[in-house]
Amino acid sequence: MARGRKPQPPDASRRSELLRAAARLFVEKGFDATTTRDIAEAVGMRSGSPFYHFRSKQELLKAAMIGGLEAGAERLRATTAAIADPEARLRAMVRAHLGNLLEGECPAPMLLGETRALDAAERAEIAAAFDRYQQPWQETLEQLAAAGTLASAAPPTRLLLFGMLNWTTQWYRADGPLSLDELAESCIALLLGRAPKAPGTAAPPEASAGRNAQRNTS
Amino acid sequence: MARGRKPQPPDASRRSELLRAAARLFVEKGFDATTTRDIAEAVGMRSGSPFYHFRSKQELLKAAMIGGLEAGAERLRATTAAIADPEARLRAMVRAHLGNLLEGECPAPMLLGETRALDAAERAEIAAAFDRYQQPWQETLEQLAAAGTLASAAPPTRLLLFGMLNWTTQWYRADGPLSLDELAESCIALLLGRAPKAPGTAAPPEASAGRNAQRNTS
DNA sequence: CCTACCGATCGGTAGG
DNA sequence: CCTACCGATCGGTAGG
Repeated sequence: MARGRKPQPPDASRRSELLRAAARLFVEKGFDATTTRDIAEAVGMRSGSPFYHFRSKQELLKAAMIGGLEAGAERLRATTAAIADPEARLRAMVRAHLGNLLEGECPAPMLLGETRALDAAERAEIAAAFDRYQQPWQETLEQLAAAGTLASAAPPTRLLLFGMLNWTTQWYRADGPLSLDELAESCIALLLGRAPKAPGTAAPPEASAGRNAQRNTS
Repeated sequence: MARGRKPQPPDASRRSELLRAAARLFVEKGFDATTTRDIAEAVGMRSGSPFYHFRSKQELLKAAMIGGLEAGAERLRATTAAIADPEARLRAMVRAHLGNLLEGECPAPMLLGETRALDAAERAEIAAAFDRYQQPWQETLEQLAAAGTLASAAPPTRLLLFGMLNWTTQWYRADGPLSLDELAESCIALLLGRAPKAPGTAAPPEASAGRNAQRNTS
C-alpha cells in the first residue's frame, strides 16, 4: 500500500503539482522567462526531474493550458446551467469567467499569447479546448439577441466580449477600488447598453483628479 | 558632407531601423524569444552592433514602445481632431486605433505584456506614454455619456473598450471575412447598443455550420 | 526522482 | 560599426 490517494502509474499528484506551479509561473514571468529549474524548485524537485513527468517544457505549457481550460469550463457550467433567464445566465457567466481569470483559478486565457512557443499540432489542441470553453457563450448571446436584449449576436460580438473580459488581466487589481462583482456588472452594463446598477461603480462625471484610480495601462 | 539625411550625431536612421525591426520581431516572437542577433540580422548588422546604438535589449523595447505609442497618438490626433460630433469622432478613433494595431503602424499595445521584462522606472515611462494615448478617449466618452448616447463613462468603460479593441490582435486576420471598417463598426455597435449598420457584417442568427469563420481563439 | 553533465545559445563587452 | 570572445544560463539526457 503506497500513500497515494488514487491508484495511478507514476505519481499523479506530483504531476499536477508541477502543472499548477508551471501555470502560475508562466503567467507571472512568461513562458520563455520561466525556466524548468524554476518550476522544479517551486515543487521541491531538482532541475532534471520535471522531465520525468513531461517530455518538454512545451508539453508542460500545453497540459497546463488544456487542464486549466477544462477546469474553468466545468466551473462555468456548474454555476450556470441551472439559470433559465438568459440575461441572468450571462451575468453569472461573466462573473464566473472573471473569477477564473482574476482569482487564479484558470489563468489559461492569460497564456494565449504564449502558445507562440508551441508547434501547430499543439496549438490546435489548445484551440479545441478554447472552442469548448466558448460554446455556451454563443448560445446565450443568441438567446439575448433573439429576445432583443442584445443588439447583435453576429460572430464578432462574442470575440469582442471576450476581449473586454480577458483584457482585464492587464489592468485589474484586486486591491483597487473595484470589486469583481462591480466589474462584472460594468461589463454587463456596457454590453447591454445600460448604466451599471451595482452600488459604488458610478463616479461623478468629472471624476479625474489624477486620471483614474485603477492602474492605468492601455 | 556625409550622406545622412539629417545632421545628427551617430547615425539616426540606423537607430530607427533597429527600432522598427525590434518592434516587429518582439510582436512576432515575443521579447524573450527575440535575440539581439535576430534584430541585428534584420537590419544587416553583426551581432554586437546593436549595442552601439542601445545600451541593452531592454532599452530597445522601451524605445520601440514609446516611439510607437507617440506615433500612434499623433496619427490618432490627426484623423480625429477636426471632427466635432462625438459619435463620429469615436468611430474615427476606433478605426484609427484598429489601424494602428492591426496594420502594423503602432503595435505597441500588443507589447504591453512584454513590459514584464523591464524594471519599474522603465515601466513608468511607458505607462506615461499610454496615458497620453488614452487622454482623448476619455473626453470623447464623457461627451457621449453626457449626450445620453453612451450609458456610462465611468472609469471601467474606457478600459473595457480598450480591451475589446486590443484583444482583436489575438483573433483578427486580415485575410478573414471581416474588413477593418466592418470590425470598427461592430465595436461601435456593441458599445452604443445598436445593431451594426455596415454592409455584410450581419449573418443569419443561426449562422454556425462549422463554428465561426474567424480564427477561433478565446 | 537525483546526480552529473553536455551542447548550444545568448546578452553583452573589449578593443579597435 | 566589426571581430572575437567571455561568462552565464538553459533545456534536456544518461545512468542509475
